[in-house]
Amino acid sequence: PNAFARGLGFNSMSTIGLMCADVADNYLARAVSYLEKGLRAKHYDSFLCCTGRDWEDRKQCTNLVLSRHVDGLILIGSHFIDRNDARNSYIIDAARQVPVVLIGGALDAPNVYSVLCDDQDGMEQMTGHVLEKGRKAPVYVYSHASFSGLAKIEGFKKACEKWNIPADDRRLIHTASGVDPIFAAKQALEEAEVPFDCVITSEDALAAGALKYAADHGLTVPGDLSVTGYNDAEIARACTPELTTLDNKLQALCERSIEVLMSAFKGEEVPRRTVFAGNIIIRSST
Amino acid sequence: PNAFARGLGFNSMSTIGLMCADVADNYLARAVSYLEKGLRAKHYDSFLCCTGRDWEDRKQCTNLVLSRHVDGLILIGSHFIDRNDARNSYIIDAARQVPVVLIGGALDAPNVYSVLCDDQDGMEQMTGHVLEKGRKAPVYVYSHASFSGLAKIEGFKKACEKWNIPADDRRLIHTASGVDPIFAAKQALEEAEVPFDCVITSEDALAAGALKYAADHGLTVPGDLSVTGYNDAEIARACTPELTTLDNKLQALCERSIEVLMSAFKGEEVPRRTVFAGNIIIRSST
DNA sequence: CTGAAAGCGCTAACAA
DNA sequence: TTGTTAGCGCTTTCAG
Repeated sequence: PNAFARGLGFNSMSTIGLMCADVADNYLARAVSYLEKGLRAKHYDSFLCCTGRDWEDRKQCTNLVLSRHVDGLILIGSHFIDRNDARNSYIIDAARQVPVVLIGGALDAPNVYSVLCDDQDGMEQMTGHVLEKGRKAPVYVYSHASFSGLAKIEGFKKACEKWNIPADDRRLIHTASGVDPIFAAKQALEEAEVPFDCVITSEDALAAGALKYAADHGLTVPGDLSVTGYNDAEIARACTPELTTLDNKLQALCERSIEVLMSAFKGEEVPRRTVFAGNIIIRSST
Repeated sequence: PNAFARGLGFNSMSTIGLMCADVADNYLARAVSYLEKGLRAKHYDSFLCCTGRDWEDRKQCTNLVLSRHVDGLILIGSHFIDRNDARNSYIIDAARQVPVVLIGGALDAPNVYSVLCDDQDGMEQMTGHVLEKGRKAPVYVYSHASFSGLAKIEGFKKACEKWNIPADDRRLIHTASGVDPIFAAKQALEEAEVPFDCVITSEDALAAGALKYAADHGLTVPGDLSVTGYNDAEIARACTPELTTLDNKLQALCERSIEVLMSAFKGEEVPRRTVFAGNIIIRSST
């Protein structure tokens, strides 16, 4: 049976477009892995497209995948959502053709379904966990000011406020992006403009960089410095000490995304937004 | 322009099947990332299929992808090649339909092109590097006895022979597979049947496990114990101390694979086998 | 219950 | 040059 002829007749080849910034990123790769497996179990094939982080490229890739007549689109990672609302119209346009599922980000539009983890709450909990132990001078290290990136910053700020840490934007340290995150985090901490006794990060690899910084300066972790990661990637367990991190339920997000998509195909009523709660995993870096 | 109709007419949708055991594996994910990007630059789309490591699944996935009428197949990772030659016939069959490129493994058959790194030589160099520094009791930790896995074992053995280390199969430590490699390596070393002063591994994550073992037993690295990784993955720089490892030129392999595939499409003469040499990266674990 | 034909949307060959 | 048509291979519908 010729797949193209079937495709032509049905106007479908049972294919889902999987888009992410870069599958070399361990977090995104795990998502792709869960999704591909889950989709295959439902007899859908996966079209992979790594878009990079630029808006222009995201948009162009989306149209390219759409031109292949996929049956649905899964956008992995909140960087697909731009702060500038006008720049999200490519997603809304795409949703006019096929259902679009957003993992990790949220956008309210017809035929767009968001499945995400409450990162603001997660980061607030994480920061609280460290401050509760008596730390007084936290810094927050992040690499991307994406949708979830901003939520995490908010969570960090809220926890600081709660623990009477005076607001100070110098506590928010933005690393260089596009380079090795481990190195970038280390470098950014070298150039910090405020003293600090704990480093909260938006991502495990950045936390690994903070451990390097500590080692270089003869600081013990968690004695002199507390460090926290985020995502519970493999690197969190590879580090010494192993990182306290946040499990943001990636597998659940992915499985849910597939269910949402399948329901959308059937024309069933589907919630626009599904939010999971993260889970702190306490290891030995705090 | 309707992609399916074009596909039907041309009997091609400019699509390449990318197969790997699991894209959550950082090494394979990097390869997928390079390949997807490179293929897109040549106006080919990527069909991703994670097969797992079982023979039955590998075979079934290959046929599934083939049934989608891809224009070519790239099999990433030497585990696609079985020691039992009869079990490789699914690749030979696939190559009757479309060109097949093997990354990391090798198989001599019509329309099958192998692009790989000389892992035997790489591992021999790596082991030699450690023995040269005066270590006397090496162990080799590995998780898969795949095509490249066996080559690496050979390299390890050859180096041992050269440095007059008596052959002893107890030096070859096979970890549990299917579980967290960091934990598996640590566990396997706990149960080692011979004393050792250096740990050579087939993969960076296993080396990370060896570092955990050392930390647990109060051994300093590289003072009491030397440890080496393989692949130069992100985890090699996340570890403390950072791992001496082997860069097996993944990007070059991937770029070459694409060139080979494009040449095969054009009907040009293409070398059956392209072998690159790896490159030791000395860091602070040796 | 079996068999023939229309149509899916595009491309390439051929006719005007 | 521009316009028309056959054919790609399957599915579904309708007629026998």
